[in-house]
Amino acid sequence: MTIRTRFAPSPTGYLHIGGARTALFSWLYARRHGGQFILRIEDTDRERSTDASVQAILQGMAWLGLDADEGPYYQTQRFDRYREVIQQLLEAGQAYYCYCSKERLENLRAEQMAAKQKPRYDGHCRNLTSPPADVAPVIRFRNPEVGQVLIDDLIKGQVAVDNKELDDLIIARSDGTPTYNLTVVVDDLDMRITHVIRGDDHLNNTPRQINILNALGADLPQYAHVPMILGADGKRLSKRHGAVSVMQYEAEGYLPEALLNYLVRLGWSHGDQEVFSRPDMIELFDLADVNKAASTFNQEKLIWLNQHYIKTLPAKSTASRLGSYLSRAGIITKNGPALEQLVEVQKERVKTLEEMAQSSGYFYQDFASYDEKAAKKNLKTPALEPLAKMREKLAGLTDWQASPIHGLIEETAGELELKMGKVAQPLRVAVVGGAVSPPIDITVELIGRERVLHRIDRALDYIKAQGEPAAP
RNA sequence: GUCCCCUUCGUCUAGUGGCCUAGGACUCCGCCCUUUCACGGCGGCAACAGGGGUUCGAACCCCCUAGGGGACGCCA
Repeated sequence: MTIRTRFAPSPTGYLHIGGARTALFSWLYARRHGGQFILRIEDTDRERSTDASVQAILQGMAWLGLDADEGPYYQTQRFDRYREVIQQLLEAGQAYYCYCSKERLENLRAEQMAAKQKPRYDGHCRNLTSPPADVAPVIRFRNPEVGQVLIDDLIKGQVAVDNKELDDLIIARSDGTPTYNLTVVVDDLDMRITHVIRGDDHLNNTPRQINILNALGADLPQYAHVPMILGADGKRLSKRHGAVSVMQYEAEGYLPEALLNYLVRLGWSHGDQEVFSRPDMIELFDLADVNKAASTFNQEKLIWLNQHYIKTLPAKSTASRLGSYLSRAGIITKNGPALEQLVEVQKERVKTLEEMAQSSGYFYQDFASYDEKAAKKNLKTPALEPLAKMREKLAGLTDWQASPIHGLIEETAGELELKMGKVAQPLRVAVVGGAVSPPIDITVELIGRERVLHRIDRALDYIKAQGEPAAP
């Protein structure tokens, strides 16, 4: 039997971290077993579903590289099929019309809560013989009243729920549209889903769904309920925890490799291994190794992984992603080092692509002003001589490359009997405007002779101006 | 409130009765490397929620308590 898994988000918002992790596990399980991964959009709630959300989810999946073998299917396009199944249940006496008003149901709930009971539908319309004529009814599933449902969950193990804890859930609204618990069951059945992998907030729904499946005489899929991801405050992940949208991480300069790696290690592990390439995950992932407990999202570790991937991924691939961050930072890269070279020299000192873009401006255009602290420390009178000397040597250098440039710095330091830092650091501030940059020789090489000489001149002028007494 | 699920360093986790003086990773701290910032290397702090059992022996099995999460909708 071919394994078929699915991801079934409702399009009421972007793809968030929790959904992405669930999708990842589902996708991995299918890939691991040479099965199929199906994407289904659960948009039966017309009020809240939006096309923008659909697009956002698709975009997020694509960015993470979680490709589907089938779909996206849309539940709103399958209403005929749901109606058919509802009719079937109605005819078999496994579903019935309910005419209770919302007010009655609300009151019922309130009473039950007050009596410290679990709010449940009381079966008022279960055996109705003379229905009111002027009320548009909902349709309820006739849930078994006795016995219990046993779930054999691949992650949680055996879970037993008494049928008396369940009530007759609504499967069709008064406008005739089907509800979640019916549509999932029908879709997972029709789409021949073998493994239902979803968040454990659905564990409570599972017994109801199993009862519907049983009423339909269908075989049960395997269930795997993955634990939730919590925010730093231990509460369920939500907007107030900052970036919860997957695409927000892209905007902030994270690599999909890093986010995927971070996500896969949340609730799953393979011994002490921390770094997993996509092929690694596919090869090693198993639901049996998924934790039962919820885990807390930790930005620090994501950052570490992002830095790791920026460091280790081929510069070429990182470069291809960097362009959009640079242009967003207002940097035009036409007259400057190739992006691949830029990545090569910057990759060990930034945590995100965004940061890389932000700290690379001086390679492409002149900076507006010096970093105050750096200038105060390095651009002062004692720097005049080394800078002037460097300018002269650099102007005459035939082989404009890091290694000979490095030689000139050493030479200058030697001639002036100064430490390397006394030459290199003023030079750095002169050419990049601040105290931080890649190694100065490579930096000078990449910025180019013309710009470097011009910036040294500018620094010399700056120092002289500082040295003069203030005008009266 | 009721039902369901969960509980190892601050965080992610290893651990499936003796290999545990509980291992790794992130964070933090110290040292080394160093022309800056980083990278890297070395070292350190830090946990079995509590209580009862079972057993020669328990982080691992059972029970209770506590704490956390989830569900309880004409949302999914």
